[in-house]
Amino acid sequence: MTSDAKLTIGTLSQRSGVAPSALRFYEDEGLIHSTRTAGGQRRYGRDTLRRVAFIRVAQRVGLTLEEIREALASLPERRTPTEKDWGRLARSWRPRLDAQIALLESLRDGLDQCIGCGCLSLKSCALLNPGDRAGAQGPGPRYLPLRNG
Amino acid sequence: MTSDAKLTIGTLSQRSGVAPSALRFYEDEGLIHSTRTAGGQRRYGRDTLRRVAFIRVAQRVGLTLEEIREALASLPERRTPTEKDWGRLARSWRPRLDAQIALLESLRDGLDQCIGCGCLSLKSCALLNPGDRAGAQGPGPRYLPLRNG
DNA sequence: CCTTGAGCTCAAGTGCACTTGAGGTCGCAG
DNA sequence: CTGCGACCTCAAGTGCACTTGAGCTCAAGG
Repeated sequence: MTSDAKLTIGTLSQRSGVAPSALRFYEDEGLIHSTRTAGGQRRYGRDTLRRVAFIRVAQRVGLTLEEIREALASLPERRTPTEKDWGRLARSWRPRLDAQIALLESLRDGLDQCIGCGCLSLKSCALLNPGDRAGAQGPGPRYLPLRNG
Repeated sequence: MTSDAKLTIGTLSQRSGVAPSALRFYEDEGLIHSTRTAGGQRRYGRDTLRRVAFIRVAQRVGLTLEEIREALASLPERRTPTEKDWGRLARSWRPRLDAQIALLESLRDGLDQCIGCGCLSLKSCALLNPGDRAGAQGPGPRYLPLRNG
C-alpha cells in the first residue's frame, strides 16, 4: 500500500536529489505534473520519481530540457509508463552517446599529432572543425550538461 | 614576410572562425591580447591565431574560460610559445577526456540494464549518482561546451 | 578629399537551467 | 487549537559565454 502514496515536493526532492525549486521549474516547463491538495500544495504520484530520474539521466546524456520534454511527450498519457516505455526512450540516446564518445576519442587521440604539429592554426584541422564547417560563422556554443563533473 | 604581419580583428575572426565580438570578449577576459594602432584599433600577432584555436579546442574538451585563462597563464610571457608549450598544455587534458569518455561509456552501457530494471528510481543507481553522492543537494548543473553539436 | 566598410566603446540583451527572496498559506503534531 | 516547518506564488537574480545595438571613429581605395 505504499505504492499509491502521494509524495510531497519535499519528499520527492529528497528521494530524487533534485531541489524543490527545480521540481517546480520542471513543472512550469511541462516536464512533470502534479495534483494539488485542497490547500494548493503539490502532490506527486510515485511514477514521477522515475520521470525525474529520467530527466536527470537525459541531461547527462546531453539533452536540453526542451528535447527531454519532447521525448517525454511520446510516453502514454493514459497509463503509467512501463519499463518498456522507458527502455525505448533511453535506447534512443545511443546514437547520440556514440557520437559524443567518438568526438571525445578523436579529440584525445588527435591531441598529440594535431597540437604539436601546428595544424591547430589551420581552418582544415579536424579538431577545430569536427562539424566539417571550416570558418562558418555559427552562433554561440551549445552546451552539454555535465553534472558533478 | 607574411610572418610578422599583424592581423585586424576581422581577419583574425575569419581565419579562426570566431566572431569579432567573441574576440573582444576574450580580450576583456584576458585570454588574448592585442596592440593598438594610433587610432585605437586592435592588431593581433600571428600567434594569437594559435591561441584562439587553443581556446576553442579547450572549450570542446570541457574547460571553462576561467580554466582556460589559468592554463594560458602558464605559457611564457616573454617569448612566443613553442609547439612544446602547446603540447604540454594540451596533454594536461588527457585525464579529463579519459574521465568524460568513461562516463559516457558507462552511461551507454548501463542504459539497458539500468533503465529497464527499475533502479532508475533508486538513489543507489550508478547512472544517477556518478559522483557517488546520493541525494546530495548540489548546485546547478555544469556545462560541457559542445560546439556544432 | 571623400566615402565607406571595418572598427571602436559601452550598455543591455540572450539562452539555458535554475536559485533566491519576499511575503504569505497549509497541515499536522502536540 | 495553536505553532511552526513545509509549502505556495511571483519577480528577480545567477553564471557562462557571448551577441546586439546605438552612436561614433578609423583607414584605405578612388
